[in-house]
Amino acid sequence: MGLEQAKNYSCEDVYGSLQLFELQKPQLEKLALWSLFADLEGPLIPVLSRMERAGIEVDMDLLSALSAEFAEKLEKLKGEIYALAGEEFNINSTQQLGEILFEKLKLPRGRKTKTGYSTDVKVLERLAAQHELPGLILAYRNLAKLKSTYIDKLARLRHPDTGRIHTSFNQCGTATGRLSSSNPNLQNIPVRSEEGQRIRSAFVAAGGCLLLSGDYSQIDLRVLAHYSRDEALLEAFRNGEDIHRRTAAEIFFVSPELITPEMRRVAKTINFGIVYGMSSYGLASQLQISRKEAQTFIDRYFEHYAGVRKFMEEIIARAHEQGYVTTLLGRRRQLPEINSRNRTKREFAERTAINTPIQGTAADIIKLAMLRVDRELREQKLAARMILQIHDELVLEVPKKELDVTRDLLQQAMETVMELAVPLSVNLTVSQNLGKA
DNA sequence: ACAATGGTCC
DNA sequence: ACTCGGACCATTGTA
Repeated sequence: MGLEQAKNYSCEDVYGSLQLFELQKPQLEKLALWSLFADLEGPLIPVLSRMERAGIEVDMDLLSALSAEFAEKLEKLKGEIYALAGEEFNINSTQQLGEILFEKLKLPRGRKTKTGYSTDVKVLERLAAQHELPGLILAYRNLAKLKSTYIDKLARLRHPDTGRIHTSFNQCGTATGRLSSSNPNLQNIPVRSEEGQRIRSAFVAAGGCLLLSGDYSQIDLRVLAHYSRDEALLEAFRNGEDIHRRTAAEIFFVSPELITPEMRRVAKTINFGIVYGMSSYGLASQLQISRKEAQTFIDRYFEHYAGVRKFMEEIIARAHEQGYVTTLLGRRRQLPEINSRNRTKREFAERTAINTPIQGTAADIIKLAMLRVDRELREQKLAARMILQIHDELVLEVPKKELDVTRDLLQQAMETVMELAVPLSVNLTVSQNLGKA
C-alpha cells in the first residue's frame, strides 16, 4: 500500500472514530455510563494493546514433542477402539459413535439429543462401568481435544517475528463486562488434567524472567458478601475462613474440622451454584443426587446465609422494575425478557439478574487493578509487564531482579484497588512456566 | 456457511 | 419439560 493510500485509510479511521465518539458521548452520559468509559474502559485500551503486543513465549520444542506423543497415543487408542467396536468408524462423529454404542453393542441409551443419542462425557462415564469402549472413547476425546485446540492451534499462531503468541483481547464482546480472548483464546488453557498441565508448561517466561501471577481468592463470593451484607458471609471472609468448608459445616451440621473432602466438594458446588442462580434441579443433576436432597441443601444454605436470599429477591425485584441490572461501577445489562410470560425465558433472565452484578463487578475490579498495575509498573520504570488476564488472575512477565518489588506491587494493587465490605485477597505464584510443577 | 454437539476455562 | 452464569473453538454433517 502506498503512502497516499495509507494516509487516506488511517485518517478515515480516525475521523470515523471521532464521529462515533461525538455521537456516543451524550448517550453514555444519559445512561450514567460516561465515567465507566472515561475512567476505566477508555484508559484500559492502551493497556490491553500493550498486553497483546507483548504476547507470551511458547516453548515450541516442548509443544512439538507433545504433539508427536499425543499423535502416537491417539493412533494406538484408535486401533483399540476399532477392535472393540468390531469395525472402523469416525470416532469424532457423535452420530456414528451413537450407532456403535447403542445399536451395535446395545448399551443402555442415556439422554437423547435433538438429533439422536447423547454421547457426552456424563453418558460415557456411566457406560464405562459396563463396557471397555466408552472409557477408551473418553481417553481419545481428551487427547484429541488438547491436540487440535491447543497444541496444533498454538503452533500455527506463533508470530514469526516475535516468536511469541499474541492473543486478541476483546473488550466489548461479553454481556457482563468481562474480557474475552481469541486467536488463540488464552483464557481457557487446560488446567485440571495432567496432560493439560503439560500444555501449560509450554507457556514460559522469557530469558532472565519469571512469570508472576496474582489471582483473586473467591472474588465472586466476596462481591456477593459485599452486595448482600450477609452477616455469616461477611464474618467468614473477615476471619479469613475457608468458605467452602464453612458452608459445608453449615449445611451438614458438622463442625468445620470434621468436614470430609466429599462434603467440601458438595458445598463448593453449592457456593458456585448460588452465584449462578441455580435451582434445586440444576444442583441435583450437577451432584448426581435427588432433587429433594438438593432442595434440602439449598434450604439449609439460605437458612444460614439469610442475607443472600434477601439480596437475590431484591435484585430480581429491581430487575423486574427497571428492566436492567448494574454492577458496582454502573455497568449495565438490559434484561428484555425479565417480564416475559414464558417461564423459561423469565427465569433465565432472573438468574442473569443475580449473576451479572456479581460477575460484572468482579470484572470491574480486575480491570481497575489492571490500570493501576500498568500505571505503577511504568511509574517505577520497571521492565516487568502484564501479559495475561484470566478473569480473576493477572499474569506478569518479570525480570528476575525486579521480582521482589513487583510481587509487592501486584498484590498491593490488586487487593487495595477497591474497598468492599470484606477484604480482597490475592494469592501470588512465581514460576518458570504456566504449569503447576 | 451454518447448526448441532461436545469440551476447555473462570 | 425444566436442566447453572460468562466465554471460544473443533469437528461433523447438512445446506
